[in-house]
Amino acid sequence: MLLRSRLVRPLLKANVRYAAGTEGPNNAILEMLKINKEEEAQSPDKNPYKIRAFTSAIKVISELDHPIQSAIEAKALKGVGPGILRRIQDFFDTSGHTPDVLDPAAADQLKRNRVARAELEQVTGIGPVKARQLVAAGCMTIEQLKTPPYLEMLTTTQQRIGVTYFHHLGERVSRAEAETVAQFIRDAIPSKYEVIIGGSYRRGAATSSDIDLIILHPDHVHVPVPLGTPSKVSTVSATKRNGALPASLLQSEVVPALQTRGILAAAMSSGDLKWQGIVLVPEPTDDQWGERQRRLAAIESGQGVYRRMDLNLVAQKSRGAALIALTGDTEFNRDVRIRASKVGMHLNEYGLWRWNENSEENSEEEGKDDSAGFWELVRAHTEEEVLRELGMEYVEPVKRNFSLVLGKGPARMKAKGKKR
DNA sequence: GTGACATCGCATAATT
DNA sequence: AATTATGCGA
DNA sequence: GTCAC
Repeated sequence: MLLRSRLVRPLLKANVRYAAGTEGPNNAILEMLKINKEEEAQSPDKNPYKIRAFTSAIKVISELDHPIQSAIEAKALKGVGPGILRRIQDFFDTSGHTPDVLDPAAADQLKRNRVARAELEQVTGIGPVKARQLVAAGCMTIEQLKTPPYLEMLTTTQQRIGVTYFHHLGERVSRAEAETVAQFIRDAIPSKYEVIIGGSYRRGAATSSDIDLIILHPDHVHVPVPLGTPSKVSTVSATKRNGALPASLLQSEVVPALQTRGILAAAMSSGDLKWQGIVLVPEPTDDQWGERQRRLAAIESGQGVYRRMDLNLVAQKSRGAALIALTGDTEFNRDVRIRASKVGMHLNEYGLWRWNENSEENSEEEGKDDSAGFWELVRAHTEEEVLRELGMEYVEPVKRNFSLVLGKGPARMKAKGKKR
């Protein structure tokens, strides 16, 4: 009897007693901040950076695993400054909200939950939100993730694949593996395609977390123009703004060819410009690639070496900008893009853009059209062009490993990227 | 105190 | 059904 | 609104 009840209700109920229908220990505060954020978002003269600041504070507080005891405690978090402090202070004062006090046992449980969340977040597709849900439901290890009822909580294909291939994805990708895959793909698709290995491989790393491929074809010429204005470039994705275009070469030719050849093990996402998923690293046999049937059978049974791979279809015109964006590293990209915005331009993976104001007359003639100008592509074809336009000397890919340099130096601890 | 704040693709959930 | 927001990754 | 300077 006692044994049975323990099996059915494992020890965790005590720590998931946050108010029903909520998911975190600071839900009341978060709701309050979300209202503040929404007010700013609705304001006619809204400050996008202020909205972002609210978002950032909400995020960092939502990741806390315990109730905030005092406004001062929150102030210590990165992203919480005087403004949020004041709001939390007011909230405590006016709402009569009294934070729960933790006893040692509860504190211990919270610590275990924190460890569990960190473990679950190692699975690609599981971030802070999903990890919290899982731990709240009682899932404490990746092993448990593979069993009901937790497996059913993994709703996205990305999460399912992340669990299935977790062991493989923990392995680093060697340069040889990246080269093998890239060469196989070159052999599998028409010779008009050009395949470049980007990412940390191109920066000279001995091993990488994934295989990042840049694919060019003379017939793929689509270069989307940024939406919005310099002060607020829209984040609407290209798929939205493009509406219905003919299926891209990636979807009509590249992906099908690779499927046929039996190296695509699973697709996490697959669009007109980008494919993300798992590749089976093919084994060269003598001077030829092994049997396609053998690979398909291997994928079926989970045998072989699997790695994360990204395919990016890029227009020739965007080659330079795309190489910069897809080579990284993150800190280098941030630095270059900041330089662009400092001189009133916009850099994305499609190119370096300049904003042209419409003249008064133009605006008048357009009638009620309040669009104040248009984006003009300045440079994009080569990395050197783009960097030169920004007043920079060319930087060898191998010298773009800013994260390492800045990581151990003073200041500049801004990186909010993930460990993976 | 003041100037600067990365950008985007895709999948899914939520909302209208 | 269509649009918008969120989550996540890079 | 927050942070680095």
